[in-house]
Order: sequence, then structure tokens, then C-alpha cells
Amino acid sequence: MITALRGMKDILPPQNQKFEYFLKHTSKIVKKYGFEFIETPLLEETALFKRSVGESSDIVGKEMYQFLDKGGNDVCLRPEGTAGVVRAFVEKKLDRIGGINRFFYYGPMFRYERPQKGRFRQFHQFGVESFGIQSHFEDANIILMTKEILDFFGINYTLKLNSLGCPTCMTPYRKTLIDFLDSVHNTLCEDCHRRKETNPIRVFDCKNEHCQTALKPAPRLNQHLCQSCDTHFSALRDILDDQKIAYELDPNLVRGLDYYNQTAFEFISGDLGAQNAVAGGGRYDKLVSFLNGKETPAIGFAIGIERLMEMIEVPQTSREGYYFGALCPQAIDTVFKVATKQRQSDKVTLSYEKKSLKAHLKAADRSNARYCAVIGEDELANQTIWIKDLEEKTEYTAPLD
RNA sequence: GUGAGAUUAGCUCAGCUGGUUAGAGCACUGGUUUGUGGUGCCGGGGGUCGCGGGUUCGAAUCCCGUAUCUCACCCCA
Repeated sequence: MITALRGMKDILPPQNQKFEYFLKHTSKIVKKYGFEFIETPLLEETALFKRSVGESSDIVGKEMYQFLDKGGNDVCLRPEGTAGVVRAFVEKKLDRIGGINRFFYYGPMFRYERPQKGRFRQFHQFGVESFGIQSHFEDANIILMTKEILDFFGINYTLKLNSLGCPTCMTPYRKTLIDFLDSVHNTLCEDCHRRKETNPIRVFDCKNEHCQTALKPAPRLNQHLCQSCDTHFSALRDILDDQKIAYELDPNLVRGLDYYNQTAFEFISGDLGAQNAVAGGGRYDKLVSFLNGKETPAIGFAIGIERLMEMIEVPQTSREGYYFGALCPQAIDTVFKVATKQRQSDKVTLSYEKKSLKAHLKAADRSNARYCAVIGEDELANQTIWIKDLEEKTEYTAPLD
């Protein structure tokens, strides 16, 4: 038997209903905020992700599905959605046109990781990207929108918020932090030594007690924000406070992708196990120019669809449409004709086999049809059809027409 | 990449210290005094016991390897 590759899942009933339900309502919500659908390729040049997500990130460093195609191009299955959208944005010269562009997308992403609860090698994200607005109002808007989506599906979550600063404040801070880490080098664990090289702020997440103790006097990012980042961040918090949005300031919240700056946020849920981030995003004002576009402020987020689906309950669908069946072989042709006609206006399930009335009723019940309509010898003789309303439990005979 | 647990029917699982034709519940399917579902009763189909080696007279059961799943580290949506 050939099985799906490790960490790759099929989406079959009843999960498929959740998927469609999620997509339908989430698309509807983001459209209210002015976002338009965009589709970008699953396969992109490897250089795109190296330059956007960053070579120091785990995603690019060790999780990419990377290979040479038959033309010898170095390509990757996309590990995330933002890079492709920004590439398209620049390629179509929307940066030159200027103005505001808002896009949403959804689809599979690929990361070669060890599968775990809420973590797959092929998984789906729903994301949005907003280009052209530097204002903290857009940050607030994006957060409000994410909240609206999660609230719609009745998800329990905590919103974590942080500001990652900008090159002006982050570069010197990074140096200050690394200097500090060097000063306590011997007390830090191996993981922290590695973090110091790749993503120094990560050391604050270390679970090792010795490290935590050693890090107590470490310089914190939130005390080193420059004037403009600090203003931006506090203005955003004022809006959230005003809107009565609960959030936790988490100075250790770091987006693992290199392109983020200033506002970073994450919606986490306790119902998801270790992979508890259900949605995350932030501002990336430099990315467009990194990809050779004209500098354009931008902010976006992505939702992990599988993670969200873990927590979604699809409202029960009521009985709908007709089930048609024949009680004797001679009636099958007639049933087929009647059912085909009915299908012009209603959902119709059709049995191609002669079965007992009991069997048909059972099948109709299972198919969640509202009406069970059958034709037997009597009906055939009288040119009628017997119909039972499975909800009202009433039955009647109608003429065939 | 590291660690722990798991793998027996479509699903959830039982199968004691190795011993004859591997079981249950649910699901599926058929029947049940004449053509009545979701809720009775009886029957039926369906398993190379993840895969490959080994120990043994004999392995679902013990040993080794391997794959996959699950959870955690790590990382992130």
C-alpha cells in the first residue's frame, strides 16, 4: 500500500466540512476589511525565501523542501506565504503605483519538520498582507480583524504583543545583548550559545533555570526602543485598550522570520499542546525593499488552519434535499428520470439499486436528506411516487410528472 | 536532528507468564408476519496481528532492525 508522505494529511469528511466552513467565514470577514484574494505559486526560487525569511531562521536553514528542477533551477516549496505575495507585489510593480494594497491568501505551506500535534510537513495557512500603510491604526485593524475571526469561531485565546523595534534601535540593542551574553557565557547552556548566534532574543525563552537566573540582569528590548518605535507601539496599545482588547505584553515574543520589525503579535491557545500559536504576524516595513521594490510599509498575519480546525465546531447542518430509491428493478429507470429532474432545483441523493423500503429509509437517513422518495410496483402502476418527510415524519403519495 | 510511548477487523480496543480455527463493541450488510429510518432481535462479510529478520517444536505474544503514528525538545501557523 502506498501511503501519504510523513507529516502530510488528506482532508476527508468530516474534516472537509470544517475546512470549507473556516474558509467561507474567514474570507467573508477579511473582505469586510478590504482584503482581496491573491494566489501565488507554491514553488518559488530558493533565493526568495533566503532573502525574505532569512538564512539564519530555522525555516530556511533546515526545514525547506528544496531541490533542483529539470531546468537546473534552485527551487523551494513555499514554507510560508508572505514572501510569495511580496514577490508578486514587487514583480507587478504595485510598489511603483503606490497607494494601498490589501491581499489575502490561503493554501498549503511546506516545512520539513518532525511532525507533532498541530505541526505537519504540509499544512495550510490563511494569511493577509497589507501594503502601503505605516500607521499604527493598520496594526490595530489587523489585530482587530484576527480577533474577529477567532471570536467568530468561538476560540479561546490569549493575545501576545511585542515590538521588535527597527534597525535604528534593534541593531545597537542586539549588540548590547550579545555583549551581555558573552559576559555570562559560561553559565549559559548549549542551546543558548546557539541562540546567541542565530536569534539572541530567543535566549529569554530558555527553560533552563541557570540560564534564567543568569539572564535576570540582561538588557531588555522594550527598554531600548527608539523614540519612533516607542511612540508607534504605545499608540497601538492605546487603541487596543480603547477597544477593550485584552493582550499580554511579551518582551520575549520573537517572530522567527527575519523580516519582521516593530509590531509583532501572536494569538495562542491553551487547547493546542506545545504548538500553541494559532495565528501570528507583524509588521515588515523593510521586506519590499529587500526584494528590490520601492520601500513600502507592510503588515500581515497568518492563521494555522489545521490548528484552528482543532478547535472549530461546525454547526450541525439540517436535513436537506431528496433521497430517491426503487423498491423493484422495473422502477429504477423511472426513479433515475425523476431524480435527475428534481436535481435541477434540489440536492438529490440517488440509489441505483433495488432495496427494501427499510433499507432505503435507512440510507436516506444517513445521507441527511429531508425527504425519502421511493417508487415500487404500486407506484409504478399508478404513476405516483411515495414521499416521506424524515423530519416531520409525515408521508404522502404524489403523482409523477 | 534528539527523546519517550504506540502499531491487532473500516473505527475504538482486548488478547495473562509464547501453545490448536485471533476476539468484543461500534460501523457496514442481509433478514426479522405483508413496503416504514435515526432506537428491538438474529445472521453475514471483513484481519498476511505495520514491515523485515532472529530465538523456538511452536511467535500477535520474546529479541534486533526498520517504517509510520502520537507526544515532547527544538521551532513555528
